[in-house]
Amino acid sequence: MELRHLRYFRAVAEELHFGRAAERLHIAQPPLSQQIRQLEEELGVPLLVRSTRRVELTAAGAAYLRRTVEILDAVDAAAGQAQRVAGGQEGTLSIGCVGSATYSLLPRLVRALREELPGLDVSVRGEMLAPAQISALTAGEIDLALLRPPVSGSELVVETIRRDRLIVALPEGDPRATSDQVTVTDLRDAEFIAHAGRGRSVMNTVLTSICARAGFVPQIHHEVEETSTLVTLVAAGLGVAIVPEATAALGLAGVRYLPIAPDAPDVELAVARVAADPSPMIEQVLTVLRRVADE
Amino acid sequence: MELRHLRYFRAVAEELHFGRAAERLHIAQPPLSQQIRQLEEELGVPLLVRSTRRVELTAAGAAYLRRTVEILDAVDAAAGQAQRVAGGQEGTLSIGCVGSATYSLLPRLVRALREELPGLDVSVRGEMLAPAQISALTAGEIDLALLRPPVSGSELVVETIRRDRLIVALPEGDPRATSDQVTVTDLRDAEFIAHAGRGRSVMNTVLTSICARAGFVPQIHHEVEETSTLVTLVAAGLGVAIVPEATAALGLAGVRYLPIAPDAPDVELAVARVAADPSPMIEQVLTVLRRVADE
DNA sequence: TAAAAATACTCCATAGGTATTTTAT
DNA sequence: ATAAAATACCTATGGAGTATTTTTA
Repeated sequence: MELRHLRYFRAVAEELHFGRAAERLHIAQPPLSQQIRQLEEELGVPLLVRSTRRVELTAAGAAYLRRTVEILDAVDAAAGQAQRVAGGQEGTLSIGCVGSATYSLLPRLVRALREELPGLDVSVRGEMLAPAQISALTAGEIDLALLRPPVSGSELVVETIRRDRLIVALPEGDPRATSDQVTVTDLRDAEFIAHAGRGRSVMNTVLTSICARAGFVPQIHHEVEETSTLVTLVAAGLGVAIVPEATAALGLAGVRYLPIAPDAPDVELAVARVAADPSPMIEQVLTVLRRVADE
Repeated sequence: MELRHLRYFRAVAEELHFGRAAERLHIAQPPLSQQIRQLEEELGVPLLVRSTRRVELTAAGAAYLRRTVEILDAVDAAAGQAQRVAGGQEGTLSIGCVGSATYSLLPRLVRALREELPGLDVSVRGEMLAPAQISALTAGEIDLALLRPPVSGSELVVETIRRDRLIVALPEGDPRATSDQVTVTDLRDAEFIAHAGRGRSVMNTVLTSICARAGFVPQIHHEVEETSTLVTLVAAGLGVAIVPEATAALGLAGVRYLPIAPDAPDVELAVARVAADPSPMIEQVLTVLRRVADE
């Protein structure tokens, strides 16, 4: 069976007249009769009752006509959708995001995308560590990764979209929390809460290097996987943490955020994607992302 | 575009390999390449990215594949449905029903059909007068009509399925309501409530002829369109009515039903259908109807 | 008898096959 | 060097056209 059979059947069923249907289809009447007969034979079901004076649908023909119209419409709709996807007016995109941007950049990005690219179906996965995002990228599970460089792994296109100054998160009871800024040296004897897995989390590596520059090794008392947990532990008074400024969006009771002085260190936030991404939507998403990242 | 293109695209998209897809389709590889190219040209969209070592779907291709699978499934489903409709395992049927059977036979029929013919999608229209049913039948708005003979109009197949004895509906305060039966002569001075439109409602005609046989002309004080209204008026004490026994299913407070003695008159209930009904389901529905009518 | 669908046949467009070339790894 | 897709060309199936017959209201 071919779409031709369905198109022809639709014409005959709607005209209830082989001659007019043939005219509408720009073919002669005999081949139309033949094709309809072929269709009926293949289905094993009479769709039309013909006499020389009248053509009528059988019950099966009426049911088949409904489906036929649906199918022909679906064929057109599929072509339209493919064209829109190819043109970047429609698409699906999955975005991974590192913990510290999950509660500030990510919601703003999603809101902006929903408004500006209504044809886009975004799904997001927050609180992903950089290595997890990189493997998700290569596995095709996500299309864009928001993470902290450096990014190892070839075939990825990485673009820095923002620098986040680092700040200190302190429990409200901490003596250092009375000041309005702290130096790294102030934290020499502090109990740190840090992201887990030295080397796996970029923030963990950054913490070590900042402290090293001030001449000490941070005492890490708790390690966590997620930024939300990290802030919760600080709020609970279990220690202090150095976090990107964006994390302050998680404004838990019991936590004070203080700038680091002088020359506050910072970390980059980058967007990574596979070099050959099939989604034509991605360029438009990147444009929105770059703007939102600057705000 | 033809279904061939969709079938071929599906094979290639699923195999991600032209050679294997061609094998699966039992055709050679070159014509497969050609048909896919044709499809892409017609859509104006590349669906696949080919290299000699790898075939991949574009985003548009992935979207189109989803639709393609849906369409091909819909084509099969449509064929299956047409076959079931032709075989009488599935179908839609609209049944019209005269007022006096609307509250007794019709609900039992619908319940039985739902149980025994689960593939049937019944819709019912109760409280239809015979002439309205006949024109609805010829117009194809209903497939079966439950009405009181005689049925004028050719091309209809009419079959009596039951005789209903006539009974009298009286307001509870009526002096005749104390007895446990009435004669027609008892009603000589009664105020009657009858169905509207002499000639249009068969029950109206029957009332006149019954009274004529007893030697009087009934005094019709109110005329109603619907049986439910008729019984309501009796309940309100506005008069008496002669109704088929089945109407007693409408057991309103304030109404008493009494048999007519001696030789209670009766009326037929018939099912009518157009001679050339396209629905293969109809015979099975009639079988259920005949049984339910006897209960 | 007249309108319309079916049948008979003819033709050619194109789907599909075979042989070969191109290309990317 | 090799696997695989594209290209070139040929064949033949079958879709569509023309002429005619059949059917029924």
